[in-house]
Amino acid sequence: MRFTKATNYALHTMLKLFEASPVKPIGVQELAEMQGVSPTYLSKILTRLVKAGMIESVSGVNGGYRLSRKKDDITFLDIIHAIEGTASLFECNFVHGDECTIQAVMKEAEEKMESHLKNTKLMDMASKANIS
Amino acid sequence: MRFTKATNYALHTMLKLFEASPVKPIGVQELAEMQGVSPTYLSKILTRLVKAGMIESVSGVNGGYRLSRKKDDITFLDIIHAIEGTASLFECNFVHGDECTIQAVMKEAEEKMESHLKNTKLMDMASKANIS
DNA sequence: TCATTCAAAGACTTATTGTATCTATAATAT
DNA sequence: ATATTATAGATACAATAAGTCTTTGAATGA
Repeated sequence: MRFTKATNYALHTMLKLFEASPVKPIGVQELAEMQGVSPTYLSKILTRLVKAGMIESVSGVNGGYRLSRKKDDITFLDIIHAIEGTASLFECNFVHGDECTIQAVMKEAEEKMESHLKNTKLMDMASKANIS
Repeated sequence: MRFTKATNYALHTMLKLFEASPVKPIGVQELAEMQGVSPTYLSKILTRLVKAGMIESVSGVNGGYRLSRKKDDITFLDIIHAIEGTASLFECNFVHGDECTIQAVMKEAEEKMESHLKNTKLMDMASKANIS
């Protein structure tokens, strides 16, 4: 159980986009090269962020990606959920009489983590950011 | 990124062992049947718990598994680490100038979850347990 | 001692997911 | 129109999850 590399790419890309001009988009080529991954693969990841409404894409010459308007509210959890999905990290398959107490504990633990990720915004990173 | 089923098996087995007699071991057959999984597979999982020092195995007739002495100190995190390993959930591969601020946030989040899992002991479950 | 009962260990499947790449298509600015 | 760029789909490969089968070896009871 580990976060996927795609999440790493997504987080770093978002941070880069946050620091960049809110007007002129950045091409996926540049974003991909920066992280040592193929443009088409990164594009596929970023498309999920587009669908989640966090960024928007611009086709054609001088196209690329830029943050959407609500940039100051984007949290780590938003990004992670867009890439990894929102399913629970732990799922008890057994049929217990009532609720599974083990699952309850696991869920609480997960919520602690999510709470921290929800309280940390992209904006909080921007000052001390260091992507290169 | 999800916890494996093996972790689910391990947690439920541990809870069952906690509730059982501290003297007479329970055979893997019974433990496996209870959870609808093959004995050899469950055995493989339990061997990791043995090596982690949480339970002990008894060979031969009337053998099986039982909790080790320090049963009251066993935490959820102990069990999970024995099965899933102790590696960080998030690893930034890039070569940043200094520390990766994104990874720092992820690590903090992970620690919140682990903290909760470390503070919850098997013992805390026993009263309200419900495994069948 | 000998057969039986049990866990341990390793080799081996099979399915699923992660991690990509390549090609073709659609959109856009010049 | 044409060059440039994102999108989508097909495909490939690797790693991990999930589990079975078989052999080995230890303990016990008769």
